[in-house]
Amino acid sequence: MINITLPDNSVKQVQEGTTPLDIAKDISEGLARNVLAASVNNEIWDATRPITTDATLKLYTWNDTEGKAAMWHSSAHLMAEAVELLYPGVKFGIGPDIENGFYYDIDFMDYEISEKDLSKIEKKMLELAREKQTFVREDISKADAESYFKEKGDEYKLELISELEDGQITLYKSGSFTDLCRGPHIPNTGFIKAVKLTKVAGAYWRGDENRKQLTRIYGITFPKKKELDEYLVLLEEAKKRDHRILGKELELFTFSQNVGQGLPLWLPKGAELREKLEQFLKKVQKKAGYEPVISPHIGNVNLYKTSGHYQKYGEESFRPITTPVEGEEFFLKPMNCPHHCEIYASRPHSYRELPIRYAEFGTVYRYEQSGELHGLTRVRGFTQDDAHIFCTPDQIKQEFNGVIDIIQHIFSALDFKDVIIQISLRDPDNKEKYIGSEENWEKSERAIIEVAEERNLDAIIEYGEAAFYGPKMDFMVRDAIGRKWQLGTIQVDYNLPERFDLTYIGADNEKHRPVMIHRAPFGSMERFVAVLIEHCAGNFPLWLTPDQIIILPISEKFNEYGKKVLNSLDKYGLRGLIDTRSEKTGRKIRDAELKKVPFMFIVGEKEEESGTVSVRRHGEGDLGTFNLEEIAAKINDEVERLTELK
RNA sequence: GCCAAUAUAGCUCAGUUGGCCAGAGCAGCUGAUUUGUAAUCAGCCGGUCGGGGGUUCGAAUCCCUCUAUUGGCUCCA
Repeated sequence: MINITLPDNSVKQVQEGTTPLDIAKDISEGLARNVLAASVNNEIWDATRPITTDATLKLYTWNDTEGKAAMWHSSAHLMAEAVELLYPGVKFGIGPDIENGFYYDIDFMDYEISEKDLSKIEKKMLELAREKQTFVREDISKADAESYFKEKGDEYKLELISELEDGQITLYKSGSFTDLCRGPHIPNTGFIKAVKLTKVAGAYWRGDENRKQLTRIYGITFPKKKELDEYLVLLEEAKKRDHRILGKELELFTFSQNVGQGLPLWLPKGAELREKLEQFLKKVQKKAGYEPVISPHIGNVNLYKTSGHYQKYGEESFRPITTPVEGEEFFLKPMNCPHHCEIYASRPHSYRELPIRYAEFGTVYRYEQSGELHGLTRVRGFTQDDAHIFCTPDQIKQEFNGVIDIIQHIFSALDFKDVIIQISLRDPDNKEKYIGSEENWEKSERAIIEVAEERNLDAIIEYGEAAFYGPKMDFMVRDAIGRKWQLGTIQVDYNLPERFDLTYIGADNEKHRPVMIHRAPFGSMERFVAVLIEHCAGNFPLWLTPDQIIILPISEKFNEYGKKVLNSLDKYGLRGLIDTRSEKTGRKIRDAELKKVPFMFIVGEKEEESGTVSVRRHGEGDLGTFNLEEIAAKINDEVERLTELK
């Protein structure tokens, strides 16, 4: 007999070899019907795998991420089985579960696969699922595993096996499909009641673009058909928040083939929104001791040779611009830092001046591969809300903290709650990839980690994600369909001050090397606006929205009074527009609602007589009648409340 | 850049297996209407069917190619 400890700390005595599923049955039939996986002594475990020692046991259902993972991982196997039956001879790469579903990378050999083929595979999967195939786990020696896949002719699995240790290799067999797999899996395929294969994509084997590109099929499955339908509705809803769609509807930005791909054109309303954001940050930065600077859009090639960017990115940049007579070479500015270094170097500095903080909304141009461009989030020309802080090594932490204050202020003013903070450090196995001394890297990496700890930031650490010149801390926010985008960033840089030979005179009257901190709280105006649009579904906060108020005269007779009201908005620091069309009020309201204008001022006979406006709030409805001063104060209060420093 | 898909009016989309002047709704313009809290009516304008090449008696429709876009992969100073 063995003792099984359950999450409520109760202990069950069971026969050795009892499975988690048996224990679930013992608790209740209902639970047993829903158990997808388990963990035994914190090791993830098949529900059908016997337990042989005393253990703590957790049971996972569809409501647990572990349960979903087992479901989706098993679905990947099911898809592989279906694919193998439909396309005999294909070879398999890897097929894991992911955040929302699963994928499998498959070498389809001579078969050509497109999205048209997916429904056929889905159908086969459901057919196989109904057979309630069990997943059978088998421990296997490395030699046996190798001979199995050698015979099958699957070189991808062989490569994976070659990296595994003998004694740790398991296979899972379900139906006619056997896969190299660590598990766990759901008890049988019958749990999979609804299947949606979502996309076909190319994916390089092992993520290496020099290796073969396999065909990746993404999919998602559910234990109930209804849940799939709900998921699809959710996706449809999310698509409506897409910044590319809203950007068009709200006339914020556009692209033109004539201008070029990845080069956004800001329309008047988009420009207004962007300007409001810039003003907001400028105000915050002024308070925080930043000084504005301005640098040109191109820089001599030597500038980038000095900075090291030429060596690293020269080949993958927009081609240089040359002067006709002298033959000088210029690059479109891909970042502002070298320019700011030159500004710093324009005169000597005393330690008493530090930290010096140069800020610039600097437009930069980077050659991004065509397939990577994406709306406003990934473009070839964009404006960074850049600043470079030159300080002493002792000031790093304090400055880092100051920047985090700004970033957190912005995120809270815009109600960004689910912010992912990532600290990017060197790849410890590949240190020669980075410019700068071991000692400096050590120091800066430690400084970032300390700041994160002291501020209690819930940060994840990623090794190998650092920039080539220094470690960084990034702030990421998800878009409407869950993709992560980096917004704010703070990067320590010991390298550029070295390369530009920047110095300051210390208290000891000796020259010292300042440290540089790159930082951009928005990241880029383009990407930030994109994420902001998706975050608020186009319903911008009152202080940011291009038009705060739309005046709707009941009929043309009241256009004059409406215009008078419009003109007096300026007096209260409010902005708006008027709808003078010869339309019915219902129509004007509908259009204003669709344009997401926060306030509608409806004016007719009553209002003109009493010098008031009837106020309707977007998404809320009629608020009643106000005189202008009253409602303006109300609106301004709200603006104040939304932007005040916390 | 790679894999897959898409491209028809300013926008959203129809256009059956290739077959007369390529359609609709919205937007725009003109006129009528003078409107009280989510769509007033009528008329008009608007398209080298992404560009180029080919197959065919005939191409929006089939093929090739280029461009752009979308979903991934790789990349992201």
